[in-house]
Amino acid sequence: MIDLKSLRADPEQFRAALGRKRYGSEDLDQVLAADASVRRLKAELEELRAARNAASRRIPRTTGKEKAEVLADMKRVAIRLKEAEPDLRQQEEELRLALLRIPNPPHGDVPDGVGDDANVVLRKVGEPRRTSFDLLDHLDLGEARGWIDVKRAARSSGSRFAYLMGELVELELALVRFAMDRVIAAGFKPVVPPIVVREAAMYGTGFFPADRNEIYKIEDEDAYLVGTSEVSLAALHMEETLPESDLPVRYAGFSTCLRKEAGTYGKDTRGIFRVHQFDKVEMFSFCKPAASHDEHLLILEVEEGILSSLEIPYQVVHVCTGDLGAPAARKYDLEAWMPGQAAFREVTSCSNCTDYQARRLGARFRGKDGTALLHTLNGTAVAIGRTIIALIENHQQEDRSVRIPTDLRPYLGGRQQL
RNA sequence: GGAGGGGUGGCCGAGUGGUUGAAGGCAGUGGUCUUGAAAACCACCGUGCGCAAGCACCGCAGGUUCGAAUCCUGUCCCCUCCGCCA
Repeated sequence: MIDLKSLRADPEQFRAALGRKRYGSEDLDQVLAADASVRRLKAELEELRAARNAASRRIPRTTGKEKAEVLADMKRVAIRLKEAEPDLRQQEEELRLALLRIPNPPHGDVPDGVGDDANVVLRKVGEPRRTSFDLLDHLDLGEARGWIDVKRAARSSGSRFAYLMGELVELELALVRFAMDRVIAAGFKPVVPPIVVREAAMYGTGFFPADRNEIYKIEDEDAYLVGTSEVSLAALHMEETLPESDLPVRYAGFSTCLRKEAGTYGKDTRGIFRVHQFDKVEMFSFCKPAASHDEHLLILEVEEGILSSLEIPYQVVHVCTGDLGAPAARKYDLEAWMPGQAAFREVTSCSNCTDYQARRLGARFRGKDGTALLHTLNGTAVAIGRTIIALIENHQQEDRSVRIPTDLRPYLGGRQQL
């Protein structure tokens, strides 16, 4: 959520910034109008309440005629309050809903653009391998090795599901443990969070209302399945005020992620690149506002370290305004080279959400000069499906075995290949 | 799932429908005293909105009333017992 006071002070700045995010200004206009009318009505009601409070203090000490008069006056005040309060509630609700729709303005240095084609490559690390034989893509290789079964998954569960089997499961567990060790070393506390959350957590993180169509809901309950543990990690400190001395607070969540992938029909349909269910180790930080950019770079560094250790060629991308999503002010993606697609594709991502989620969540810290909103950041340590694709495509050998990168071998009992 | 009990400030804990934003204690901050510390004593000590006056907040949301922490309804959470269960 954006800061209403700042919006009021300088609406044009917000209009321009959100325009860069390809966001129209109708909601801004609605917020400004609703805000003005809420403030007007609120002033009137607060005056009435002040009069009532004053009378309330007097009533017990008055008697007879005077008391009757005050009671009659207050009766009228009560009637006016009773008729106006629902109006105020409704106006405040309209204001709140409009405010919740407004995305976080992008940071000034974020490249302009509509879609991911406008993202800016900051650097490339590693070289795609040249081979004397043809590389199979992850699905052909996975099926040949008995590692991936999407056909039976379609029968049991629908499209965009997969059975991961055999050594690929060992690889998943190794990747999880490997990534966990890395993030623990960077100061993140491991967490296995709930993957079911209330609606409030979805609103708090900014997934609602913007991405509601992406989220699975449990029927007849206030219960939603997270598309990333970011949601439950962020919600860990909702409505809390953390002591400044605890900051930064860093968590690494390991969880299954569930996404409806609505509106992606026909896109990335092959294999396990885009599926409804995958496991992920996710970093999440709560920090002081002044520290959030450094924290962002730290998360990026951890992500790059992991991909480097896995010996996967990648590029770092500065995500453009149109591709940021609602909560992020700045975002970097890591795109791994995927020989099967002959393209760099997103495997991890890290965002600085500034105070946008914190304001919605009510996540603050207490410093010397009182309380203030925290900044929140998130980043992928390892997203299993896509990392597996990158690993088995980049490291496959002519005999269809897969070389295990050195740094990962300790997590696979010292094996050098699968 | 069934039957009970309970949610008050950082913590513990009072609270009769009316100067209660809320007694008291602990913790914390500042001070007096002390060579220093402890103890003792004094003062301060919740959050949000607002320039301010002020308004709101006793899990949350409604309701009754001139007036609600206090009465009513719903809801969330916690505890105990029974059932079920990895």
